[in-house]
Amino acid sequence: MPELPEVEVLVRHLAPRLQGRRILEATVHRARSVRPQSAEQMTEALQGATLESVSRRGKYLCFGLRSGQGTSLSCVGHLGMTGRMYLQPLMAPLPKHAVVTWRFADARFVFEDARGFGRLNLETTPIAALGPEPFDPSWTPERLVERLGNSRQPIKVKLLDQHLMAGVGNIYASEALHQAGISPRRPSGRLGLKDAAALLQALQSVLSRAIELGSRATLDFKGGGDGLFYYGSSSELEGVPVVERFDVYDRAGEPCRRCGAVIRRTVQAQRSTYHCPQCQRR
DNA sequence: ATGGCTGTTATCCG
DNA sequence: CCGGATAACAGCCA
Repeated sequence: MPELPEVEVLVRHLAPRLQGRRILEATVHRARSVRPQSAEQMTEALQGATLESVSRRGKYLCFGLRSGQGTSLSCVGHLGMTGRMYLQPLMAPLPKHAVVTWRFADARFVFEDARGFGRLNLETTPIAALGPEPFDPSWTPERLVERLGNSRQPIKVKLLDQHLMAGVGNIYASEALHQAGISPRRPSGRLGLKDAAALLQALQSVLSRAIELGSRATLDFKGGGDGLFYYGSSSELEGVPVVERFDVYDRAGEPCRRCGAVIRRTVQAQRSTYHCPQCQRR
């Protein structure tokens, strides 16, 4: 579930619930998911710390804390493919794949992750080299073309590169290229200013729509459902059927909503790409 | 039930 | 530097 929009919705959910809370006890249940050093170091550092801020950078969640001794700490989390974060009652049983938990006076914060691709870092190095946010006002068609340089990598694959732009993942890369009318196989360096303008516009449109949709939904942060987002099993969000959230993603064999051509699934860099062969010609 | 698929990214190699 | 392949892993679905 976790590309930029899902992380943004989660951060908006967590921030008011975590801010000001003091961690009475931090527990690392899965040491392999914790960086940069030992589980003991993390639990010791976070013990007694107070949450001051929760924000997002790309697909990362950033926790600003103040230790018991008054020094400031930064914690950076990534959900990987299956990570989830939520608060639950103190008495509730821990999930099978708990990674880290923070006990507060009246609730417990849980980071769980079945596949274990997620991480919790006790410093900010993971976000140091990220590219600009998709909504960064400094993005212009000229800048995008410049950053793409003369790369021959297909644009779909390049959009997944977090050094170019932070937060775009497999779903929204396909969705944005479809909206922009650009073939996922186009070499990045061959996009013109017109393509770049359309792509920036499409990225912002697709991402902001997903944030809006997620913000209106009744979220089920503990999961279940189809595993996509935190949308749980509800089949409708404000009248929008869940299956219609995407125009091309996971719609192979179905008709393009714009032109009716059959959506195709291809594989690029070992990941599924979906596109309309009619609207997105090479 | 077995095999193929899944939202990510760090790292290694040529 | 660039780009491709792989590994890390559990669950779901046909």
